[in-house]
Amino acid sequence: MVRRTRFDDSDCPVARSVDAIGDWWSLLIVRDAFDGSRRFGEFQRGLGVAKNILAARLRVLVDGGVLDVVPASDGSSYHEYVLTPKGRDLFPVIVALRQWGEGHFFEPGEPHSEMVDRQGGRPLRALEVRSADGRRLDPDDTAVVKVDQLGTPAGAVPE
Amino acid sequence: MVRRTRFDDSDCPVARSVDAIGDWWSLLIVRDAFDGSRRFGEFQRGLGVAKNILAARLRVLVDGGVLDVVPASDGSSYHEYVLTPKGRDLFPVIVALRQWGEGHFFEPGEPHSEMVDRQGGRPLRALEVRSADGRRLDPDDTAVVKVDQLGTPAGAVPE
DNA sequence: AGGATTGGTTTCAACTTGCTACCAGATGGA
DNA sequence: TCCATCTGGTAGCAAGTTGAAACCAATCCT
Repeated sequence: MVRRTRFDDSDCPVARSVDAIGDWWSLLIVRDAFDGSRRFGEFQRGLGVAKNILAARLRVLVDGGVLDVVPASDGSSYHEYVLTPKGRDLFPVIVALRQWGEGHFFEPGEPHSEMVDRQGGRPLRALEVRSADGRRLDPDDTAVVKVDQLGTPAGAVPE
Repeated sequence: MVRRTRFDDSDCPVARSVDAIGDWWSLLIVRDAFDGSRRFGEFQRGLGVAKNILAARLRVLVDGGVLDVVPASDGSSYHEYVLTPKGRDLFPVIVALRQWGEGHFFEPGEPHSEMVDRQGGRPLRALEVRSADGRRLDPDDTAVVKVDQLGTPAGAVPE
């Protein structure tokens, strides 16, 4: 086998997510979808991606239940790609990547795009990982366990 | 040019993040690093990745400032890979992907790994995107603007 | 009707991926 | 000390993927 490795049967949800998205283009397509892009041409212009690549990625995202194909909203006989609820659930992923990038890849004053609260226009609060009872958690405060059947953790797992 | 497209000069932090991580293997390496892997062999066994691929990805992550090479903690003359502060800042990204995967890719009762609060062992609270003043935000409550110089948004941007 | 726009597919060369084999240095046991 | 093993890689190669450009069909505009 020389095909790119798949992770769709992994026990780890991170691996399955990564596998379902497919590649980075797909994530940028989702980013643009959150930002209002709906038409093939909009995605193509926004991303500068070759059309064959875009067509393939859109197909993967539609097959994966992230995007849905719906009749165009302008009355034409074309169609549009809109996020499904599953796709909209990627919102924290996009926000997390955005905040990481803002924090580490731009010089002070360097132009960049920023996500803001529509009501007031202020930047978002940084994402916080919290326990069920609301304490802020650092990586060291967490562990990964294997859940075998009915929600009863079976102990630490090397993943 | 037939080389894989780079995004490292994009205005969008999401694109730069995506570019810096490199590929999915890299993100799974980071996941394992959060989970305690430090040695080449640990990553290799944990991921089942070919050694040349792993070596290349580790190099990218080290060059990108996500991992650091340090002397082995067991006194041997080997070395270990540990997350830098920048790498640790990827924690919300991993958590976001994990929660998305948990929510959409496992049947009820299907075995999977789960991240829990070390103190008490309960699953984490779902990540929440919030405004600066603490309101929960949906995708529709946000907009992406272009910041040109000194923190003054210049209006909505098609990205 | 004629031209432009939309939304793709096809082709093909270059590049990347991943398996296997190989290798060099460090370690450990007899 | 000598040899086997472990660790951490590199080299070579086949197959798969990527992406630029060309092409194409259906739709829309006038």
